[in-house]
Amino acid sequence: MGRGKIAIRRIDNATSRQVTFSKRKNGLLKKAKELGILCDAEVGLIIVSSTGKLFEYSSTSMKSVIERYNKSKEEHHQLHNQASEVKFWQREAAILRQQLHNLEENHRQLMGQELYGLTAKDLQNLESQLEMSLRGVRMKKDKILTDEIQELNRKGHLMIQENAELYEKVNIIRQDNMELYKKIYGASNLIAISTNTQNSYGFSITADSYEPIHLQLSQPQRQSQEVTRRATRSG
Amino acid sequence: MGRGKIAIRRIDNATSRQVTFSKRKNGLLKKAKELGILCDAEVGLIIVSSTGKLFEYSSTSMKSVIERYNKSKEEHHQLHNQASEVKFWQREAAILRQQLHNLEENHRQLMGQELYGLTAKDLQNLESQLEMSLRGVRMKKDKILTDEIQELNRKGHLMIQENAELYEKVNIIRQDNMELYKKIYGASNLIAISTNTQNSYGFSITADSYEPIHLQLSQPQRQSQEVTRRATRSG
DNA sequence: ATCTATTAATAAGA
DNA sequence: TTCTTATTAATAGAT
Repeated sequence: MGRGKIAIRRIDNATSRQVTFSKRKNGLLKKAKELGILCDAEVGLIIVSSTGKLFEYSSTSMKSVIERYNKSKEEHHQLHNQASEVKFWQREAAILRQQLHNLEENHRQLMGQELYGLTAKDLQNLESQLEMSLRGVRMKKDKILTDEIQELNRKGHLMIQENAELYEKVNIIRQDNMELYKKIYGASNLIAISTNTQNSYGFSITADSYEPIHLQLSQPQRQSQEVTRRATRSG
Repeated sequence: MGRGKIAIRRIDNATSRQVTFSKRKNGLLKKAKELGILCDAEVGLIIVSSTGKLFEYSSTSMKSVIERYNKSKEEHHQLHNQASEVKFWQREAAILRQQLHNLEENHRQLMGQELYGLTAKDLQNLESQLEMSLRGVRMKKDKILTDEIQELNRKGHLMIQENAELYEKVNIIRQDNMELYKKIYGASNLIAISTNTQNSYGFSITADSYEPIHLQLSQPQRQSQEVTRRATRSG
């Protein structure tokens, strides 16, 4: 009863599941109220969301509904005696253990183990399921890798820009230096000295040109290498 | 949602009230189930009809839902003061529930669902696991199919043999028949009669030759068809 | 119970 | 969460 029909199985998408929970919870509470009113019935409804949030409705009081339930089940008096309380939790543990066991078996089959006793049809279904899972996982993995590559490219471009800006700054300092040398030693010695100057940045600055660092990213996939060469302006 | 709409107030007519109770009770139980399944929620529903009849639904067990309700309402402080055996089993149940939860999560990932939050490395491992599982499942499936084919071939050969033996027997009977006809009618009428004889086995026997049934197995895979033709010996 | 005309619930999309 | 709207589901009334 919506834009399309949905199969009654756990909704995979967490957001959809939450939205559907909210809607259907309200619907269920409403219908529980209506049943109580229309038909003069005693109704108790407890809903615990997957996030542990509790919702409830009771036509009278939850306590009285539960008491009535327990009385009807003739187990109320026993629950408050310790021995049966222990029994209750033992049973609870047994049920959970059984569920765990079942799930483990299922799990092992998904892991390709313990395939004894399965028919060709069962195995066909299992194979289809695994193929579907594999497609999903690969899709997700590809997306992550693609995103990572994009992010690396973005960072790479930023570094190239930063690099370029640093070179401009170096250029300016170099010009300043040249001016200072000119003032101290005069124009005659200028060329010989500046040609061999090593600056504190660890790369040499020559009079007419210098090589920028070649930026190259290490990337998980083949990728067009980003190499920038900036023409050096003479001082 | 019916032929007309009704006000949400106690239905006066007792029969209508009973009928509506029955219908809506089913609807409510169904929707409670759906909510539990669709949204992974814990649901407990108790309905007591005006005649005192009890109906219930719980996604896990009513006791556990009520326990959870009570715990959530913090009306069960006293229960925590009880003997340590109860505490032990409660812890046991909690641990099992946690294990179940973990396994469920793992299981869903193996099913290719809920891959959010996994790294490329995680997904790579998952993919390898699924590939391995798939190989195992396919191997097992192929073995089953191969075995089935072998078994069918074996049966087929047995049938071919049996067929051959039956033809031999038929041949012998046919020869006996010919002898009898010869004794009764003399050699002059022999050819004309035996040419058109229909025996009780449902296939005709002619004087000089007859066609054996062509044995052909229906098999799950394409397979060289086993067809046997035996040269018929003249009587 | 079963059948349908009608209303109600709700899935999907903003 | 809340609104809208196209569709499906529930069910009121009748048989």
